[in-house]
Amino acid sequence: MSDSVSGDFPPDPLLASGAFISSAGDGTLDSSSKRRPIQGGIGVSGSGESVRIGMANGTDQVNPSPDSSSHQAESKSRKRAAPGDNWLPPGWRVEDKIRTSGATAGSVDKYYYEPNTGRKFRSRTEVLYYLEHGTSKRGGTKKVENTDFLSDHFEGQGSNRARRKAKEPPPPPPPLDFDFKNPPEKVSWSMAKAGEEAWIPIIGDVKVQDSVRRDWSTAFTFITNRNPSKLSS
DNA sequence: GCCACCGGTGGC
DNA sequence: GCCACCGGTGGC
Repeated sequence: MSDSVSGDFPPDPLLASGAFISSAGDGTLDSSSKRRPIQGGIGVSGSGESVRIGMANGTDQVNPSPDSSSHQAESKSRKRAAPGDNWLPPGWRVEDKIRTSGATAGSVDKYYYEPNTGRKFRSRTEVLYYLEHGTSKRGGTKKVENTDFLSDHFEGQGSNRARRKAKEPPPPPPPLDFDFKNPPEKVSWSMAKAGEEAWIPIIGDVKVQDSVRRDWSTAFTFITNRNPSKLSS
């Protein structure tokens, strides 16, 4: 019963091994008009900051240790739960920020950035919470209403409730509009420019809209986060 | 009011 | 002792 998510999903072509969506809507491409690219407000001149991008199965950045730490990863709640960024959904950026002053200078804080909206999170916990609820935690244990992100009705995205305040006017973030039951049967991917992450999905002869592609990315992110084990093999 | 940063605590 | 997380504060 609790497997409703994985159980309801028919085999999705997007989930086939080797096929994943690279969310090109993030900061890597400056195509996005207004993305705030991490303002280096600290005194150090760009030193001590490394940014990486989470990928599902890319190269060798995942699992740096040659050992086989397949299982026995996370069972408790905190701490050594994530040795690497394996838990990070594709497209998310990780930023290691080194403290430059104070008693804890030299300490490293990790920040996570959501690919579509650029929202910032301070911990893995916050990221997971966001992926589950589609919103940031705020106010604590107060008014916990609506968790209709992808839990119940996928196609009923009629209610476009305004979350948070009104940080971003136009871009519709969490409300996912992806028909899990009727995914496109065939999608062709065309590379716009060689050497760049600009792949354009095409169904038939029609170019898929960027917003749609973004929804795919969101759907993929959600699923991979919910069923990471399914991706193992 | 919002955001970024630092301090301090709790769990391994 | 180390590491990750979260609270709170100061600055903009």
